[in-house]
Amino acid sequence: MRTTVPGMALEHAILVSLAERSASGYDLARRFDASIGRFWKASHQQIYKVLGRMEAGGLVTSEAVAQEGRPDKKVYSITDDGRAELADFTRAPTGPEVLRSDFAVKLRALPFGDRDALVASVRKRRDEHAATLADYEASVERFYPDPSAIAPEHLGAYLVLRGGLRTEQGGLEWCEEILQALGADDSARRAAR
Amino acid sequence: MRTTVPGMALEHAILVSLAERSASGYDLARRFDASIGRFWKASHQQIYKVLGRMEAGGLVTSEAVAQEGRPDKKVYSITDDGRAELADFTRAPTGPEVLRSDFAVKLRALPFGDRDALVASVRKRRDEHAATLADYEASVERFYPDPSAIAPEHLGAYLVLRGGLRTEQGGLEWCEEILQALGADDSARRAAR
DNA sequence: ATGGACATGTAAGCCGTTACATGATTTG
DNA sequence: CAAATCATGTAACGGCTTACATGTCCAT
Repeated sequence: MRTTVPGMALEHAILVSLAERSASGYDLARRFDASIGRFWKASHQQIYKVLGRMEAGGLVTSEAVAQEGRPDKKVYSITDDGRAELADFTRAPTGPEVLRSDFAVKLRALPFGDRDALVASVRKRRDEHAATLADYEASVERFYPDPSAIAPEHLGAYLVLRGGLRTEQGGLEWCEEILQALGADDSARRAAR
Repeated sequence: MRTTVPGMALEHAILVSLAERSASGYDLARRFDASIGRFWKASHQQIYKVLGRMEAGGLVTSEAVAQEGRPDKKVYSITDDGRAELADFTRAPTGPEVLRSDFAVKLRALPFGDRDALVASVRKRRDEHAATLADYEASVERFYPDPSAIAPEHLGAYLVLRGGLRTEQGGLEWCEEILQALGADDSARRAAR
């Protein structure tokens, strides 16, 4: 059986999105900015290219839709073949996730680099994690106020959001640990005054 | 100023590795399997290609070393230009990390896929996280038995290891949450008997 | 003799980013 | 009148993977 390799899943991410609702390439790009973009990024260029390939492969079909006061759009829908491919995907073993962290490389470069600049990077990253975390928490509050009563069709999306939340929380705590180890946390600053 | 884009950092990962110790391409590939490979993967093919480009750019130099009973090797060392580039890298702002998780796509595909297969995937992933976590914990015990007394030149490596540890811990807990939400955790299985 | 570790590469092709290109409509 | 939003693409380039290619030494 074919193993799912990271980097090949853009098609599957699009299939999931279209299985939830038909959409144009433009719509998909915006969805990838918002909900699915929490764990997957894709530019519109890439999406158009992949959609073309997928249509040729019979996984999706498109229909031109005229609009008033706006350009026409091509609305893509998932086909039965696409649904079958998606089901196959969930059955394929997941390969190991490839980690690629510029941040970790930078940390590792600490003895050869600029310590103050690194501290500034870590602070910025900490703040970004905090902001994203707050955003995710707001989403949970808004969309899943009662986690014990989530409809089965929303469970996957909820669990992904929970994963994002955990990732941000973990990243935030890591940054705080780093700042403390570098003697650059806020308590150290207060003591230095 | 140039922003550090994920996907361009293989050069910097190699520079860090060579700054710590000169090595052949083969050595680097093995290092990437072991220590640095905790947060960065690279194949030997890719490494040879990048080393060639870096040598042309003056970031590294190579010296052929004859060995007895083994093929000759080309040992690469970092140059002053390479060290300057590495320092610049630590000063460059870090771009947002791109998340690409096949696993999250699969989770999100839950309503359109095979639930049992997904549960099996999650269990496998949970076990992998547990194994990697144990490995990292052993490394901490072995190399940093006293975290309050870490030499400054090892601090970056230690903090990266801590990050890996946190990531694995977080991934493990997420898997457990997923299994529980799917009614597939061990307590549910016991209750079902 | 078979396979694994050591050692270094080339070639083909996909994936993805950046830059470029076009054109209408709405908002400030 | 400039900018943002809507809408869809092409072209060039670089990163990375997979497959292919070669050759030695050592252990079983």
